[in-house]
Amino acid sequence: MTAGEQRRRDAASTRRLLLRAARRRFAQHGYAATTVRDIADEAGVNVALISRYFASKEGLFEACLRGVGDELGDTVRSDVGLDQVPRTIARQLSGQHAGEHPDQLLLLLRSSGDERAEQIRLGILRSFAERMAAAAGGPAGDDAHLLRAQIALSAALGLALLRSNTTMEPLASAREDDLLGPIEDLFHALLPGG
Amino acid sequence: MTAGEQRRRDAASTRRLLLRAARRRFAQHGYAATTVRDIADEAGVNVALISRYFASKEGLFEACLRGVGDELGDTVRSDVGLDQVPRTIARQLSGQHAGEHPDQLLLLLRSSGDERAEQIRLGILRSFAERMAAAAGGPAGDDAHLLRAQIALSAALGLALLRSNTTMEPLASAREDDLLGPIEDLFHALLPGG
DNA sequence: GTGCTAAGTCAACGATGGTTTACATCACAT
DNA sequence: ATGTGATGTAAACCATCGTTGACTTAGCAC
Repeated sequence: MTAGEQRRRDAASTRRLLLRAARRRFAQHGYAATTVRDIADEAGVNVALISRYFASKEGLFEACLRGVGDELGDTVRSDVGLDQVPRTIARQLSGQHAGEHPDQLLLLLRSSGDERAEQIRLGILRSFAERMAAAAGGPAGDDAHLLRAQIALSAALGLALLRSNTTMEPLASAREDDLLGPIEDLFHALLPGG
Repeated sequence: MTAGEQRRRDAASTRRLLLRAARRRFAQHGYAATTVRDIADEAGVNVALISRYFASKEGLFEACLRGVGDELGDTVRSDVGLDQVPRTIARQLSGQHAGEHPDQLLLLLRSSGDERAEQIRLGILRSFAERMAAAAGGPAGDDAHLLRAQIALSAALGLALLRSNTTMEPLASAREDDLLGPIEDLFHALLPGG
C-alpha cells in the first residue's frame, strides 16, 4: 500500500485515533462528562474497541495522561532556560503550536477519581513544577521556591481552563502575542531566575 | 420551639441544606461527577425534594451559581483597594474565612454545559475581572488592563483548583501566610495599581 | 380536635452509562 | 487457495442516572 493509504484494519492506527479523540474530549469536557460513545464516534471507531484496547474508560484516560506525560517530558527538558517557559506556555495556550500536542495542559486539570490515574497526573504536575523551580535557579529542596513554581504552574493551568471554558473577552480570543507579555510578567514575579 | 431547635419540616431550611451540599459537591467534583443522590444524602434530605425545590439538577446548579454571585458581589464591592484582593483570595484559598462562604471560587470553574448556567457563570467572572481592573486603576474600557485582570483571575482560580484537586506539596498544605506573598507578587506584576 | 395544605417519603419509570458477548470479516502465513 | 488469528461490528446486559407520581405525615388555622 502506498504512503497515504491506510489499511482498513490496523490496531495501532485505531489506538491512535481513540487516544486523540479521548484526549480532546477529556480535556475539553472533563472525565465524567465524556462518554465512551462520544469518544468512539469522534474517532470513527466502534465503542467496544475501547474496552478491547484500553480495558476500560479509566484505562483510556490513564493512557491519555501517560501520553501527555511523555510529550511534556520532552518539551520541558529542552527548555534549558526559564525564559523560554512563558513563550512555550503562551504558544501552548494560543493553540498555535498545539497542532502536534493539543490539550496537554488542560488534561492535567481533569480528575477521574481513579486512584492510579490520579497518581499519574500528580506525578506529571510535580515533576513539571520541580523542573520549573530548578530552571529558575532555586536551590533543590527549597520549599519556598518550589511553592512559587507550583503557583506559577497553577496560574498557567487556570489560564488554559478559563480560555477553553468561557467566552470571557478579551481573554478568550487573545493571541499568543497578547498573552506573552502578561505571562512573562507573571513568571518573573513568581520565580527568582525569571 | 427554642432557639437551637428546628422544625422537622421547614422548606426554607431544607432548601438551604440542599444548596450547601450541592455547592460543595459541585465545586469539589464538578457537575457531571455529582449525583443528585449524593447531594441529597449529604444534605440529609430526600432526593425528590431537589426536583420539587429546584425543578432539576440544572436548576440546583444555577441556584448555587446565583448564590456565589450574590456573595461575591458583596465581598468584592467592599474591597475598595486592590491591595486587599490578594489577601482576600489567599484567605479564601486557605479555607480559613471560608466557613461562611466555602467553595466560591471553585464553583466558577465548573461547567454544566447548560446554556443558562453558563451565562450566569460567565457574568460573574466578567464582573469580577472588571472590578479588579477598575480597582487597579486601569482606564475603563482598556482591553490590555482588562486582559491582565482576567489573567490574574484565572491564576487565582487555577490555584484554587489545584489545591482542592491534588496533593501536590508544598502547595496543597500551604497556609494563608505562605500563599499571601506569592499572590501579592503575582497581582503586583499583572495589575498596574498593584 | 378536625381538616387542609405544605412538606416529605417511597418506589418506580425511561434513558443512558460502561461493559460484555457472540458473531462477522479482514489480513496474512502457509 | 485456505485456514487462522487479529480486527471490527452489532446487540444486548446491567447498573445507575435524573425525574415523576402516588402516597403519608407533620404543622397550623379554625
